[in-house]
Amino acid sequence: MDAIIQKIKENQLFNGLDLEEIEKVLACGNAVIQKFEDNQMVFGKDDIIKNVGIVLDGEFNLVSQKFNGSRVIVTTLTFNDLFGEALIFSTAKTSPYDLISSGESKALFIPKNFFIDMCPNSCNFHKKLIDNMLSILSDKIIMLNNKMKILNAETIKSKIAVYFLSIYKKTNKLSFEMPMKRQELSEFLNITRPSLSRELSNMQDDNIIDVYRSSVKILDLERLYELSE
Amino acid sequence: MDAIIQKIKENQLFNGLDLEEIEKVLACGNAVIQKFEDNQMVFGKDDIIKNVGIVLDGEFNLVSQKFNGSRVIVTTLTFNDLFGEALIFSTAKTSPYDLISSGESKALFIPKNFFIDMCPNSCNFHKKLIDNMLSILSDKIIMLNNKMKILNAETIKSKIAVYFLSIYKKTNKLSFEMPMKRQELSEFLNITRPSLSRELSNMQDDNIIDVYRSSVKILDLERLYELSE
DNA sequence: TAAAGTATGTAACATATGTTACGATAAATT
DNA sequence: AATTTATCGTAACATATGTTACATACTTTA
Repeated sequence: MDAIIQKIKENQLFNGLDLEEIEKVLACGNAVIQKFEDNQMVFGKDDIIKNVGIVLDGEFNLVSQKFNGSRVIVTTLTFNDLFGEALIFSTAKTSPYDLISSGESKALFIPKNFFIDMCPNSCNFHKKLIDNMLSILSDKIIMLNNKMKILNAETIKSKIAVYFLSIYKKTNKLSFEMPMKRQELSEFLNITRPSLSRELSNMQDDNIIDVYRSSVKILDLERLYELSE
Repeated sequence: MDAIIQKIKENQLFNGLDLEEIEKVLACGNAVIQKFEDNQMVFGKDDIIKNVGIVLDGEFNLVSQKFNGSRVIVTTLTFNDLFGEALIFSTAKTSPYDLISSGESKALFIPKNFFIDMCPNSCNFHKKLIDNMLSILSDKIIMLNNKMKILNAETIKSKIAVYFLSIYKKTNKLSFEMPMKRQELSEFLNITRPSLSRELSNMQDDNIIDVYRSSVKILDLERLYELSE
């Protein structure tokens, strides 16, 4: 168990908790560790979710079952990723997707009750844990709102502008490296790769940005702001 | 104060709390009521948010200040709407928008601390309140995820399909009334009104749906599912 | 009931973006 | 170093969606 605690101590959920407190959380919360073979189902679409999960080893895919039977991976969860954290507290508690292990994997589950029922000696770390959970959910809302801003943008140019500005605002630097390849970025912006390349070229021709591979340099911040609207 | 409590008792934030308990929340939490004239700023872009707000009277507009100085209303908040609930718990606590009163308005503010610092005699209703807050945030995440599904859809037909299916899943009825006019719906789907009308007509020609004004009847559920993917 | 205003459908046209294909460059593998 | 593989840019073309304009139907107000 000590090895597990070492692994997850950096998780946002345990922010501000020392190793001893994390141990208490797992014990007091009746947390369990579960191993999965390749391609095992953790939970299925429409299952009622009663635990928060934390990925310990391997990978899990959130999978959308298409009507024709084909499957599309919505997200891949890796080490220290949480899952189910929004579903357990929501009024509609069922998952819209399947969660399926990819390769031999391991996850930690903390029952919902632990977050809702305070233990009798309402421990201080319990308070921190819930505080962390509030932060995690709120950060997710902020993130989704930003993502919506991109998807709501009217043109490809403005999607790119919103995206680059979000990096600029975070790093405060006009030159940066993109963390995504073209294909990934185009999927993130919900456009096609050639369309993305075309517009990047156009914006470069207009001296708004300078792009080579993953290196980006914002040349005209003002025009980028204009485009982002 | 009793009048206020009567007004807000139906708010999801006070779910499961009786009138007396709500009164304690407001007292123990140092809640304050604030009146606003027309066009007064509640908080500005980049302000640090330290309270959860509840609209009591009138309206407030969440306003995006464009680079050229023009303003766009992101949302209008009305009676019993919450604001700031995600920002106070998030790691980036600053608002991306201005909140501005529209007409004479009134709002109730509950300081963030109340949600984080348990009172010494960690009251039962305090637990419920936090539980409700977890639900509110989680529901918002679910809602945003659904919205993303629509914005991510590749064609207008699939946006419409996703939207109609979301209503069908909620009501379990093949015939229903849409709560939005064409213009509103087209903005919600991030398309133009004539494009929406055109595709609704096409889908009607294909005998998938039957639409007249706000009345919708799903004729071919299976094809609607196919389109939604 | 008439008149005015609003919501909706439709069509012709313009344009942004997707599609497909291919070559060039960079990265990985042998 | 040579070969293979992945990544990326670009161009010609196809198509979905936006634009604009107008007619029709519904709703509200006088």
